Amino acid sequence: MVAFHEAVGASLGVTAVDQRALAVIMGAGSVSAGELAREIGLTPGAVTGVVDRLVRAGLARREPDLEDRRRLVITAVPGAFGDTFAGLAKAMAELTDRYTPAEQAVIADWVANTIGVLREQTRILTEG
Amino acid sequence: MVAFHEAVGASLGVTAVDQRALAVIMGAGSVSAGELAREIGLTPGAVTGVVDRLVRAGLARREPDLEDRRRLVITAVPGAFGDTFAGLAKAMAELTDRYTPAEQAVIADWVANTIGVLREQTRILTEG
DNA sequence: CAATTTAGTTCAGCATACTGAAATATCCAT
DNA sequence: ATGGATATTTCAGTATGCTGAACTAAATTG
Repeated sequence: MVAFHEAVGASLGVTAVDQRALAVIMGAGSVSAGELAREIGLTPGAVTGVVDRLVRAGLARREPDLEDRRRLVITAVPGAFGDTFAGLAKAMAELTDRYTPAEQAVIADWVANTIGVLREQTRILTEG
Repeated sequence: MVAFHEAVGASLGVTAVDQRALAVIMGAGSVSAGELAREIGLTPGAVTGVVDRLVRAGLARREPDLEDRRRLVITAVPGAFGDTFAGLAKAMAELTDRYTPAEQAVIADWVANTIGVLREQTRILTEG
């Protein structure tokens, strides 16, 4: 999985950090540069570069915030992520089809729990 | 998962590439520096740095090859990996226990297949 | 046993991305 | 209105890790 992400990054010209930033953006719908900086643990200066690379790769958009014109609204470009991961999505869909609905439910449950475990363990490593 | 690996790397002072190298070493049992270079796609010069960092982190050992004294035998330090991932291993074991043996079989099958899909997609991205 | 090949390290040069600080623009409180 | 706070960018300095080439040591070939 890590190797796959590195390959994606290399082919798009974005770093691992950039991809995590994109995940944050997609998870939140949209974020400001400052929020993104706090979320991924970088300085505001570095976030400019992160967003630059995501925009250059066609994965994100930088738009002015109409309510607070100091801010940016950073959003993911709909579909761009899907295009990049189209091969993976297709292969995974085919894989999913091989399982019964009951089995799919078990797998989905396990995946959700595993994500929780990884989040928690990451937190422990990072903070403690 | 990518975030977790980055956190592990940061706490041990090794890069993502180093961790992939360690996976190669553990998978093969032991490798020479040249084999490692080919496997992870780096020049021999860069591999010296990779192995330096893994050794410094206590994750790998560099030993002379008794049969060909130009070569190195690079091995993983037994247990070092386990120690680092002990928290994750424990949490994942607890998670696994929540499922019946039949469910565990389904999950294991899915995980194995998913690894295959990721390998294949990584190959496509890297080569094609 | 000399010449060539192979394994790994070292080192200079280069590219990349981060930090911290200064600059700019905008908002908000008085 | 005006002064201070906030959001983002820019830029110089720094750190890191890679490549490619030169170097050392050891194996292999003729």
